[in-house]
Amino acid sequence: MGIIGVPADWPADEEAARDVQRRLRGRLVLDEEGPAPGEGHVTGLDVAYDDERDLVAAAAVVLDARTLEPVGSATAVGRVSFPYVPGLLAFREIPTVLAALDALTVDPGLLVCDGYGLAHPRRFGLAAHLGVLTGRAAIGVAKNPFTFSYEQPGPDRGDFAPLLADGEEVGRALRTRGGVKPVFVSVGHRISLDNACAHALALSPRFRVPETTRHADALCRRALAEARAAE
DNA sequence: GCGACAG
DNA sequence: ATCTTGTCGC
Repeated sequence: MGIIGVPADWPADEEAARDVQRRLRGRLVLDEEGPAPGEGHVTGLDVAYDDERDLVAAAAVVLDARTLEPVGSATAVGRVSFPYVPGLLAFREIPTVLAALDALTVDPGLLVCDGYGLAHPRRFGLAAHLGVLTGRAAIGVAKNPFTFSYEQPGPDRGDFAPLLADGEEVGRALRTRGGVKPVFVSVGHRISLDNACAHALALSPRFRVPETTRHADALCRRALAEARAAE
């Protein structure tokens, strides 16, 4: 498989990208409960970069939601399609992530993204964007609070505190391990916030970061290293 | 106006 | 994200 290119109609600048977000946001579905935790498949998505060589590698790893064992995976390597701009992260990752998703031979089930969904300046982060483009249920689990502030959740696993924006709960700081910094969960598409948090917790029985993200992270790094070696 | 800011 | 070894601890 070769290196995928940047779509011809890709936004040329930040203003065009923000317009795309505002337009796609109208297709978000936010009144569904979403898939039940522990059933079917969950797919972790992540990317690794080599800005020097203008490469981005994406991985999609499908887990059995009950056992958390991998049942399928795929990778794709592409050209970097956008600079990193806070609030426009999706444009950097999406073409290559979609290529990896397309290469899967099993049903992805719920998409678990490394970043935010509705917790975003225009309520349209990576997980929401990917959800709309694929039509699938999607959540975002981020390791950093982005621009949002939050009250410290309680100390135990499962404790959480809201991420607020304009008095609205756009996500949650969720403790997946007792006494360890929380992760930041938000809805992407076709799922409720309660259910998104239930999934995040079910996917993190042992470590702070969900198993989906850990698998995808390891795989995209491997794919990037191979792409480098291939020149 | 300036800095901060998911990955 | 990325530059990066060993090391402390469960």
